[in-house]
Amino acid sequence: RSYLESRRPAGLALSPRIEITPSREHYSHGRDSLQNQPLNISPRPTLTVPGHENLAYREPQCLSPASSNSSTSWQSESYSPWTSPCVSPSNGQNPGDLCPRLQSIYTSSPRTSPGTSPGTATAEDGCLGARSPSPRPGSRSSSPQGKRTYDMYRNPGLAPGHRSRSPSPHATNIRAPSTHTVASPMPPHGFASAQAGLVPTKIVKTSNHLYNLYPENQAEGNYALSLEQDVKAKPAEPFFVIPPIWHKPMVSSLCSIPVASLPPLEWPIPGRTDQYELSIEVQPKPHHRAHYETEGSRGAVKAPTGGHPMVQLHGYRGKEPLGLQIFIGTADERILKPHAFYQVHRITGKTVTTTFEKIVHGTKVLEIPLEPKNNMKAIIDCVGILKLRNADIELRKGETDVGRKNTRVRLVFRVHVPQPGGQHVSLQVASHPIECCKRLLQSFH
DNA sequence: AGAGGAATATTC
DNA sequence: GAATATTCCTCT
Repeated sequence: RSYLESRRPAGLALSPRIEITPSREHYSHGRDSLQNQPLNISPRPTLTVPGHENLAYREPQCLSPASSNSSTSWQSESYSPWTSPCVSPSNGQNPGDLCPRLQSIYTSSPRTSPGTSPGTATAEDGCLGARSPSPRPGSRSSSPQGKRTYDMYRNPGLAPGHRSRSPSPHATNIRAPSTHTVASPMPPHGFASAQAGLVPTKIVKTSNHLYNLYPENQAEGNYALSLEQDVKAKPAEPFFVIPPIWHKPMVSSLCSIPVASLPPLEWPIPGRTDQYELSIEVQPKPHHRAHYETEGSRGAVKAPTGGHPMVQLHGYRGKEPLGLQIFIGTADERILKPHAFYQVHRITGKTVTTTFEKIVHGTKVLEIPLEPKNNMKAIIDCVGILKLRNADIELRKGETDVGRKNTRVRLVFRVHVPQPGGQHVSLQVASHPIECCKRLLQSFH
């Protein structure tokens, strides 16, 4: 206080202001002079915020390994020039950096526009590895910080004892554009003609109209026919062909296809073609209690028999294992899309040890092997379900769904089967709906 | 980690 | 006040 008193005119309001605190996480890389400043002086210097409209709607917090990623990018919307110098703690150490940055540019999803902004998408769309777990909140008695209201989001000062959150490594001065424009022509087939290092400064946001452009009944046909190859896409048995465009191997993924070349997760994809069929041989139980970030895992989705769901690819004659991708989809009457309020959560220590995680346009996707030696069967024993807070998701830019009473999900499985020409056929199936609400689950018992 | 359930917070 | 959401506690 004495420090402040000595440096401001008497009577100047104290708040709101930004307090600068040292953080090993943020400054350990010695990128700038901040590290050399006497950060440990006490009391710490604070900065008064001029025109203090609170842009931040979300309390800063550390990210959990479970759901973290989507939230990482949100930070860019509430950017502050003060956070800008605090960049890139993850540079060179985030496993996501191992992955190609080719994706995410052309296929922004309707609900993840922040995540698809050029400043954030590349790191978000990557492979996940170890992340520092979020600190367990204090006990209920010690702090009312547990639940946050909208007011608290709008005014974090109302949230007592709130944790400090890592500034996004992408919180640069590049503000996430509120309206996206095209930086490069959309390829005729709708895929990225992505080249390594080609990152447009702006991106196209077409997905709000995605379903208009590709109505459910015609999507497959349009998609396939739009390819330059002579694809005879029969409406009754459409299939997807992935053009052979990639420049780097996907080292951390079973699937060697860069995400940018894969159909967006919200696109309808058939479960079978003439040649192949991806089928759910054992459906998951119709209910599963999802866990929150603040909780421990609640285990893997199980089958009614006590075992686990099982998925099999029929018709595959290749010798190479394929990657079966899994994400959490909606279960309402609308077209299937990634569920905004739930994410897959990888359960460790299960029989499926070679599981990969990556983020595709803000949706976490698990990938497990489909191996010929197992008859292309995959036991799905590593899939848990994480519940994201409604308030967090509903405040995301572009999100229109409400979380309340929106508690049914489906497991969605995808596989991309390589074709002789370097192309791929994509197949997708979704499970029966799964009720994830704890309260509703009780009626099952 | 994986459950089950109580307690507390928010929203309708 | 009821319904729903989220956090917390406890045990294995």
